[in-house]
Order: sequence, then C-alpha cells, then structure tokens
Amino acid sequence: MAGRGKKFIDAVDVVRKQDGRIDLFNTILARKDPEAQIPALVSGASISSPRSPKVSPSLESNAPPSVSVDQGLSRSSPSPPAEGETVAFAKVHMLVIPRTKVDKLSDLSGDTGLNILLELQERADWLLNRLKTETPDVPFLEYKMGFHIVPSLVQLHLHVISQDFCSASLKNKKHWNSFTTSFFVELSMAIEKIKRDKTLALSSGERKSFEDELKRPLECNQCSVRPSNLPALKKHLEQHFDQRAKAWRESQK
DNA sequence: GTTCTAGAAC
DNA sequence: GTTCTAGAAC
Ligand SMILES: [Zn+2]
Repeated sequence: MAGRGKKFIDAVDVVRKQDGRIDLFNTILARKDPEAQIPALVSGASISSPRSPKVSPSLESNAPPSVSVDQGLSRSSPSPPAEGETVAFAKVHMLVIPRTKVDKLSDLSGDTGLNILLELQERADWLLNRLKTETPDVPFLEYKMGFHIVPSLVQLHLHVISQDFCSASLKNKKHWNSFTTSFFVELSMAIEKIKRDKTLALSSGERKSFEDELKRPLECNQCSVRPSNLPALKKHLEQHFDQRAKAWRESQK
C-alpha cells in the first residue's frame, strides 16, 4: 500500500463537531466485501447533549471541546440506526480501525501484526485521553479496549468501550458476554501474545471454546451479582451507573 | 446484523 | 397470564 497515506483513521474524525455541537460518534466500518475499499468514516448514533452549553469552535482550538454524553444512547434515538450506522453497547463506545486491510485479530502474525497492534494502541491511547478529559459529565466512567476474538464483521476493529454498558442496544446474552468474558481480548493481552507466540491464529478448538463463552450465564462486570435474565442485568447496571455518578458528585463537593 | 415466535420460566 | 429466551429465517 502507499506509504504516504494515513494508515489509521484519525480518531479526531470520531469526535466530531456538527451543527454547532460536539457529537460523539460510535463508528463501525463493515467491510462485508473483502475486496471493497475501506470507506470514509461514517457517523453512528449521535449522543450529543442538547443542553450542553460549552462548545468550543474547533477540535483544533486551544480550549478543548466539551463532549457531553450524559443523555446516553438509550435516550438518543427511538428509531433503529440506519444503514451505515451502528449501535453502541455503552455510554461511550468507539472503534479504532486500521486502514491496512486486516480481517480479524486471528489473522495477525509476526512483526507486521505487532506493528498494527502498536499503532492501534497509540491511536486508542490518544482517543482515551480525549475521552477522559472531554467528557466532564461522566469522568467516572472506566474504559477497556480490545477485540472480539471471533468478530461478526470483518475489518479489524478495536473497541474502546466504557464499562457501564448502559445502552438500549444491549439486548441479549451474546452481546453481554462478547464484552465481558474472555471472548473480549484486551489489546494489551493481544500485544503480549503476539510478542510471545508470533501469531494470534486460532485452532478450531480454541475458536469453539471462545464461542462457548458467549453462552455463559450472566454475571455483572462490576460485582459478583448474577442476574437471572437480561432485563434484570440492565436494571442492575443502571444502579451501578447511578451509584458511580452520585459518588462522583459527592466527591466534588 | 434484525425480526419473529414457540415454549420455557415465572 | 406475562415475561423472557433462543433458534430459525431473513
Ligand atoms: Zn453489579
């Protein structure tokens, strides 16, 4: 590929100003056709806060923009996302995607694979710093970054996702387990493994055992509670979020 | 990925 | 009776 072009989609494209407001876009670029070009970044669900008054004129200005996510995705749009859009499974859920054509994590090997992961890490760290400093309403969110070991869409995508998992889009056990079991491979783990083993290839047996993780009983990611069904889990997650928000507010007093 | 629904769970 | 899951079809 051309050496000059940007190898990675700028994460600044993910935090984008629109209509005088700062919107967060969660973005997935599905390359269903293996031969297709990776498209320009497309917008996902807008989770801007209409009542956020603080908006700087430009992402490049000295004063960083205020990005408010307190409205949450669950209240963002009652209609299902249009084609080209995607869903977020938490208050903040973004993807960092290499421009290099790579289907999935298990295709990576050697120094080439390691370098792709390191460049993704560099970009994701940058994004994470922005998220932490530019989401004043939810500074208490914690984040993880990682990959689905067996992705449902090709073109490698690194999830940067807050750990509240409060989202109307979270609708089944598979969704939940894909982010909260070993099916979700954290970036740091992937980097360690490729350094050690020189490959991230999966045997069919390994693949099967990871897929079995998706069928595990529900378990809270923040405490030892094991909700009996998904609605109970979602209610429980809301309580964690409210509790964290309250604790943070009180710590500011 | 989504929608639909049988039947399990409550 | 109502809620919920999970598999099939798309
Ligand atoms: Zn919990």
